[in-house]
Amino acid sequence: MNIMAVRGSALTPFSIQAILNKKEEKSRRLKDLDAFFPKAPCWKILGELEEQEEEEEEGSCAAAERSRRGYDSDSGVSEESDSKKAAACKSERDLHTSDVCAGGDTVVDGAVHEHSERDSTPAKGLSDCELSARVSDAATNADGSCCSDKGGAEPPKQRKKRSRAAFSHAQVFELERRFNHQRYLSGPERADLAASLKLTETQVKIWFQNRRYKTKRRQMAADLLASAPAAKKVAVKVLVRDDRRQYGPGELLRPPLLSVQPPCFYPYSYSYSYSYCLPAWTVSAGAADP
DNA sequence: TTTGTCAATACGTAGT
DNA sequence: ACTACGTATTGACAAA
Repeated sequence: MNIMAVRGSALTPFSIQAILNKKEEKSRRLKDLDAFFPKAPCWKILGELEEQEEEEEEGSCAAAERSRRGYDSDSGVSEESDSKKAAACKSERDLHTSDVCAGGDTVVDGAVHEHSERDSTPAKGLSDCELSARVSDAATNADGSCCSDKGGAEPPKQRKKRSRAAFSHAQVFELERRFNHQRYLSGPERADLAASLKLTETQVKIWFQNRRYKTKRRQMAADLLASAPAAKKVAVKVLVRDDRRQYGPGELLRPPLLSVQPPCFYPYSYSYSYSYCLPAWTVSAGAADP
């Protein structure tokens, strides 16, 4: 439920209706942004993966988990059902594999095992990292250090290679823009944003999660510097909006114009000082990462 | 039990 | 090679 939408009868930028109204506009804007930021989008690889995926049977564990991990961004299947499927598949798979192989990379793992058994040539249409993952997985399987033993003494915790999606500039731009408005997204908001950005809800969720943590870390570091005994004059970034100063770094934790604003959406009773509904702002001169 | 959070960390990638 | 950054994973915790 969108609290912002509930609180006021007025149409907020993130009310359901507003979201619905803006959905098409967002898609158009995203295309425009991609024109400006022609970084190779991650879904190029995903598309190739999906092509390959179509050759495989639908509803497989691998497909479900791939979807959970963002390889099935255009799928109409809800993430919840997929994650449940994936979880079920995982538990089923865990009967056959060690915990070392559990976790986010299990899809690739599953694919690795299937392909390494079925195929003698590397699968085409895979990114370098996935190919390397397959190669390394094959190697680890060869020496028996992973996924080989059922029960008994497990090898020391060994992480596996994973693929790392690189979000396009347009996607990051939209995520940042949204983050500047809201630091917490409700389920529907997240789903909408994910759909408009062609990401999975999980990716959006994790992005916001990491973004909040990053902001907090930087703020703490800034506070640490500010409270250093040997205070010296340094140039500071000042947040501005509409060409007017709003607040500087020292005021960031309690921006006066926001102090009465509760978190846009936060389902729990946490009260973190940085969970404000920030208005759109930009950083002056050199702005860098907010 | 499920789902979401923070916090820490692992790991891939790009820049130097 | 080293470093910084971004994304993913993991674990503990809380709420529904």
